[in-house]
Formats: sequence, structure tokens, C-alpha cells
Amino acid sequence: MSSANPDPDFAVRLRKAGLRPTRQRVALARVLFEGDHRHVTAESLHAEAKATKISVSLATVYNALNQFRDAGLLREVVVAPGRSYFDTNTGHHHHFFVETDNELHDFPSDAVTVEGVPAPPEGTKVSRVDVIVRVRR
Amino acid sequence: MSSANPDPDFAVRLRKAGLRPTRQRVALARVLFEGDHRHVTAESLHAEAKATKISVSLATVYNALNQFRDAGLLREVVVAPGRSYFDTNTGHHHHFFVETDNELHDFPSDAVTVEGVPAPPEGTKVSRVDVIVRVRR
DNA sequence: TGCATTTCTTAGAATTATTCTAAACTGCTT
DNA sequence: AAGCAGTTTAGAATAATTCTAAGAAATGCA
Repeated sequence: MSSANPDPDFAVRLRKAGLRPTRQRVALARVLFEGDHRHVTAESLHAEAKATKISVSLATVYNALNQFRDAGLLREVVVAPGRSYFDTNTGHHHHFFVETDNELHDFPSDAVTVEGVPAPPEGTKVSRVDVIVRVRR
Repeated sequence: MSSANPDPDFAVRLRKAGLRPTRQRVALARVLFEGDHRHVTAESLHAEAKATKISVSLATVYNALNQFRDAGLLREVVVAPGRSYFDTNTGHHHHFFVETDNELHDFPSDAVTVEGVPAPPEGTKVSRVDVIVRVRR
């Protein structure tokens, strides 16, 4: 047992998502999905990745984030102009956004109810409802 | 009555907001606030403004939008990465965002209730709750 | 296993959105 | 009318992201 094979989980996970498990994708997946849920930007993930043995170019980080998002492994959260956050928590939940220090926190949507939303525009279908609670210190 | 004086309303409005009513600010204010509520981006407003007699530089459009927002005349809505929308409706309301064609529609918040939001993070205070209903065609 | 095919990765250029800079200009007060 | 502070402007600068072309690396198959 033990640390015989290093990361079959991530490789499998990527393959299931239709992505070839390349070194850099697996390395990024490990950084992203190993521990608790987290929020990253391309820059922040790139910085972390550089600390890894496998170095990854910024372009690849962007590619991977977009692919992971398209594959449903990540969720993109748009809260501040000019910066994209990616959330490893793809389940139903909403966000607190601390405007004073650009920090994002999840909260489960279980308890949250949004009522009274009118019918969507003609010919459209709801894909998701985002609730962003903006707070400041 | 009639078209005797062209835009005292906008000048007054700007002055009340602590902004000097310059030609370009008044011209932009007219475009923004004359008719119904609307959503603009810096680019779209600039394009419209060029159609006016008073031509305005893009930098000024950015300046004005930011100042108008800071003065509470506009509200900034963040829905898509890499693009800022400004909403002339500063009252309580929420948005439909048509992802397939980057279109934004307001809906009043009167009827909408968001319940079950947990207490905000330690030491923070809620400044606003945004509900964004993402739809696609 | 060995090679061909296809898909990735990468550095750097290119693009897009936005802000900055320094000089010219304008609205307001006197 | 003159002066000054606040504005506008063109173009440079910055920041975030995407594109490009060429070299790797993963996969499929003989």
C-alpha cells in the first residue's frame, strides 16, 4: 500500500472528464483538488504551481482552468471587474465577497431560498442563479 | 416651455452629485439618463457619444462612468469576466444575464426574497446582495 | 515495443479592457 | 477679463487573457 502510485485519482478524474491526463494538468489538478475547496485566479494558481516540481506556463494554467471549467470540474465566479475566480466547489452554493480585500467565501445554498424571481426572458432557460452577498470590513 | 434651455436638468444633477457639469459629462449624462434605464459598457457608451455633436474621448468615458458610479448615479454590475456593465437603474433590483448574447435585463427586487443567508464573516457588514439569474437561449 | 497521429505545452506576440501621463483646455470665482 | 483648479485628451502604459507556431508528449495501433 501507501505511496506506490502518486496520483491515479487525478489522472482518472481528468480522463473521465474527457481530458488527457498530462503532467501539467495532473499537477494542477492535484493543487486544486487535493485539499479543501478553494478559490483561485490564474495568477495565484500559476504562482502555486511554480512551487511544484512540475513547472507550468501561465498559458497552460489559463488553458487548464478553462478546460476544467468546461468539463464541470470548476466553476467560474465573476465578482470583480477584470479578474476571474475559479471555485473548486461545483456544488450548489453561493458567495460572500469581501469587497475590501477581494476575498471570496462559499456558503451552502441548502438553506437559501430565492423567491419571486419573474419568468425569464422569452426563449431563454435558466442555467443558474447566483447570489452574491457583498460585504465590507 | 419647450426646448428653450437644453439640459439644465443634467447639469443640476451633476452638480448635486459633486461633479462639475462639463460639456462631456453633461453630454454623457444626457445619453445615459434621458430615456429609460439602460445598461452600457465604456465602449458602447463611447460609440453612442461619438454620434453626438460633442465628441468625447474613450478615457473621458471611463472617467465619467467611474465618477458617476462613485457618486451613486450609476451602479456597476459584474456579470462577465473582462467587461464592466453600468446600470442607470440604481434602485433595488436584480438581473437576468443572457449568457448566449451578453445581454442584461433588470427585474425589480420588490417581489424577490432571499432567505436563509448565513451571518456574514466576522467583522464585515453586508453592503449589497446581488442576484444574477443566468439564462441561455 | 515502436512509431504515427493527435493533442498539449510553451514562449512570446497579440488582443482587449482599462488606467495613467503630461499637456492643453474650460468652468467657475473674483 | 484673469487665474486657478479641475477636466479632457491622445497616446503610452498596464493588466488580464488569448493566440500562434513549433516542439513535446500521450495514445492508438501494428
